[in-house]
Amino acid sequence: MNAIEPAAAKRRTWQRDAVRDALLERDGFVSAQMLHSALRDAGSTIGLATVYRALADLAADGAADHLQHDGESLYRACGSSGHHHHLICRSCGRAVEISADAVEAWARAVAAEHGFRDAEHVVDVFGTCADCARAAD
Amino acid sequence: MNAIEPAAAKRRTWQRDAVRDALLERDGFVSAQMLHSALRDAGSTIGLATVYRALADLAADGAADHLQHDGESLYRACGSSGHHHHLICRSCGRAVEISADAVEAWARAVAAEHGFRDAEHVVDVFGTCADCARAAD
DNA sequence: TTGCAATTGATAATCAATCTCAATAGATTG
DNA sequence: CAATCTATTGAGATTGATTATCAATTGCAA
Repeated sequence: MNAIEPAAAKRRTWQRDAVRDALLERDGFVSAQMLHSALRDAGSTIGLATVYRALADLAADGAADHLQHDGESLYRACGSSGHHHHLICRSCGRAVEISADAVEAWARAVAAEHGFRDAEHVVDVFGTCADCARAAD
Repeated sequence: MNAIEPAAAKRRTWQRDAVRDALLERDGFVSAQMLHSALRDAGSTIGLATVYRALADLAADGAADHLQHDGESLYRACGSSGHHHHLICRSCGRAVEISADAVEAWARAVAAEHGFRDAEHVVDVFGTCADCARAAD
């Protein structure tokens, strides 16, 4: 009856579960390719396209964070469900969730000041974490 | 004598000038591909690889801003030379340069707090500018 | 169990970006 | 001005990530 929302009947498959689980096992951002080869190495026969689809769905459902760096999309299981940002190690991919109300307010204010609507913001900090910095010396 | 800095003797070519000029003519972010086809349409015989190289050089010299969105690199002639961020219209690409010392300080503090070194940050706000919002109604 | 549409996955296609390398053309020197 | 040296160019090949295709598979509801 509802032509606008076709109910989006999502089916549960072991593939989707595998992707979600694999994502939960890590505490840093990973690319679809990395996740795919990790799953393959673990014996799974899951296809690459399926990993891409599953990750896109998780991100759309808010169950995963998504960001782009250096030409590739990175995903991470989303811990705190609210809006937040990340401090990411450029070497090992480990990420720390950070929230900053001040930044949110600033972004909103700047957009409003210039007459922009529906503002979204991209705020991420990349650096080298203490462990990786030590390892590099 | 300086083995670290080989003087980087940059030559001046009409191609580099063309890219710089084309970039200056716009007031929003453009991709290398867009700039290349615009130049071609205007009669230039410049090659795509050259546009990529010129843009990378401009960005490295601080003469252009660079950001990534939706899998492609976007460039813009840089007005103010210092570090700053952008408020970008997702519809027409127009960009407003914004600077916020508070955000810089916050990013530095967050990185330091978690033991991260060499922090860089990505801070951009996307929205729909007043003109585009009006046009969409 | 049956039927059907959502899902999968191997592979082809796409798209941005980079690399290769021979030809070209700034800059410098005589 | 001419010769020389080498950075730069550009057409096309290549890489790498992501998406599209489509026949075979498989949840799931009746």
